[in-house]
Amino acid sequence: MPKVSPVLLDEQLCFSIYSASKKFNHFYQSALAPFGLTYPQYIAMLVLWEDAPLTVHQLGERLELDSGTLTPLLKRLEKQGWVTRVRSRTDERQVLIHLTETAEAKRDEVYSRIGQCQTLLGMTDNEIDSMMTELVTVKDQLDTVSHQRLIAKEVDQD
Amino acid sequence: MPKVSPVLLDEQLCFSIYSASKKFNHFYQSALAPFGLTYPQYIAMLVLWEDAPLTVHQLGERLELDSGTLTPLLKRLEKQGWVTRVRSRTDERQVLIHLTETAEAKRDEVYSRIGQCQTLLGMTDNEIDSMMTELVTVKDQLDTVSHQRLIAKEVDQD
DNA sequence: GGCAATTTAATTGTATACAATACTCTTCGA
DNA sequence: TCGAAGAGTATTGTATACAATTAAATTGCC
Repeated sequence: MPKVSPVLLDEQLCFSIYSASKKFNHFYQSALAPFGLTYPQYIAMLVLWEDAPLTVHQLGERLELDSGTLTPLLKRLEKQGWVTRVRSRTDERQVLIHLTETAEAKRDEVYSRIGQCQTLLGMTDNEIDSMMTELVTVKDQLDTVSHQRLIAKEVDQD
Repeated sequence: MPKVSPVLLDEQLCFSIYSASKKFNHFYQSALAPFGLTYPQYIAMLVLWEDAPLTVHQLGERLELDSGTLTPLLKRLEKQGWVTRVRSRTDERQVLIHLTETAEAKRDEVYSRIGQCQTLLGMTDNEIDSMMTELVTVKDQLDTVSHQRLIAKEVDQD
């Protein structure tokens, strides 16, 4: 083993992001407590408010979640009266997620609550845009290298 | 309800961070597959390589995780031979997490693998520093407003 | 038309997360 | 020193995540 540098937790970008992600979840989850929505349920509702009805697969593409996560999540949203899950007639494999009238009716209340959260965060649109742009770069790079990783293994000894 | 702006998923910083966090987890988890470490197990090992032995509480402070998460995680690390869990003699409430010799021996291999991952990511130290600084600002703000949220509720109508 | 390959959801199994609770041990004040 | 308060860990219950598998439906290809 050649000389290696120590890896310190506090210098890891991954941990910074992991930690920020958890804090955001708690923040929105408690902001949305009056509606009884968890964070993943909330982002599912965001997509549905934009585009319902959607199939489980389409929703999963937007949220980057698979049916293993979404099926139980959507069953909970259904039980709580936000959505309905109906087999498509034209393609019996698909399940269409529709919004209930209750969900439509509560949309603006949730939008308004989120607007308040964004205000509390106190970031300008420019700051948010710039941060999201950087994050996209990182994510793209992660997608790219995830495919190259096996090659990297072969240059293990440098 | 006053006029509200739509909330679009793709404009949410929280989702960008949530998504990036998941990608980082997968990236490191597959990079560390030869060692059999999950991402949370890996960051726990990072802290222990810096500072072992630590109590569950001390480890939790560094990782921002509680005993509900750490106890089972540490039991798995113990079963896989990375750590030992021993009740402190001076304070029977505490459990000290020690590294095994195997863990000490594998440290540099893991450090090296992570070094390769950082190289693959292709970011300069400055880029990483700057991004982490921005993230600290966001996290601090989230910590601050999490305490003020109840007050915010009272200015609901603006 | 008939069947293999593909697509879509659901299921299973493992591993986080975290709130809430329980339990044990320690500390601290009367 | 005795008991209440507090600290540290484990447990319980709920909700994600995701790999891998299953099952049903559709599509393609002959």
